[in-house]
Amino acid sequence: MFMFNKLHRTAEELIRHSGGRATAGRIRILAILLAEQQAITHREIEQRLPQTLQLDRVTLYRALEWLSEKNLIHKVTSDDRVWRYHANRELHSHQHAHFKCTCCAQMICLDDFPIERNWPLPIGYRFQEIELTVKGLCADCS
Amino acid sequence: MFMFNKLHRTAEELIRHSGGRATAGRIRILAILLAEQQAITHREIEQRLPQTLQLDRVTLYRALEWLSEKNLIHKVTSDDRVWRYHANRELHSHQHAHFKCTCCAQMICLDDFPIERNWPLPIGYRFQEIELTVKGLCADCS
DNA sequence: CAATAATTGCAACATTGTTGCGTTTATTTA
DNA sequence: TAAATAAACGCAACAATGTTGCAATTATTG
Repeated sequence: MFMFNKLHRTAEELIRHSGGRATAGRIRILAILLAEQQAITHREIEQRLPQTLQLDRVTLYRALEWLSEKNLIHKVTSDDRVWRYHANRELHSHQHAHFKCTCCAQMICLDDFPIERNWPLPIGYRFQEIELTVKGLCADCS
Repeated sequence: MFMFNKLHRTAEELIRHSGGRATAGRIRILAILLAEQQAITHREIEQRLPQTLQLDRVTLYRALEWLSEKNLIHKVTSDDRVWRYHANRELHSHQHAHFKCTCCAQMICLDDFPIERNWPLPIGYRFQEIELTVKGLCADCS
């Protein structure tokens, strides 16, 4: 919880720079994601919201959608059919790999994972982006 | 529809070799997947079933689960939260990449996509498998 | 052909996410 | 600083995908 004021201020600034309304919900959600090392689910974000700021499920979804559009966060696909969200930081490029622990389901970004873009596709096919998830056991589970 | 008898027989044989009951549903489902170039959804399989053999949704899910367990087919994750299924053929290794068209949503297997396994993970992390989906436009859509 | 264990179909439920719409609120501007 | 207004919110209802429990059916075995 220490550091949180700073993240809160950072979050608000980022949101204002994106030209949207700096509502309490958006700020808090972004601050939560900034505080997190790993990509977390809608549900996990909900649980991290303080009692004093409980948001409707729909509002949370819409805020996350908005933050994605503004490129302040990104969404990660997973095999459990649940989106996970993570704050965008300068350091990681838009295209990066993710690691998912098959035991505890935690998900982290592998920022320095080299992603090859010039892979051979069938004739006529056009590359747009790549999604790469490595599965295995995290340090705690292995 | 020509060739279908042959696939049907192949499917039945594969199922018997796996030590399970060769029911009409399982045979037909596997034959459908064998006939298909691309990975298709539960819904698409349902639509390809003949009028004379309509299966319950649940039965279809369970048959697909069983075929996966027996390694006769494999499941592919996608960003639309829908599983897609594809018959396992000798040629493609268990680990291979997939391509998904962002326009028409068709999904194919990229069998000759080189997948590097020795990627650098954080200390203490253990590799199990990799999921790689290339997104872009297929030949028809681009 | 009978026994039996596997498979199926039905109903009900669970989870995740989306849409429509009236109400509230952050921001702008006078 | 108060009014105007567009954006954001909360609620209810819906949609899509998949799962569970259980009784009825069926493929296989002897």
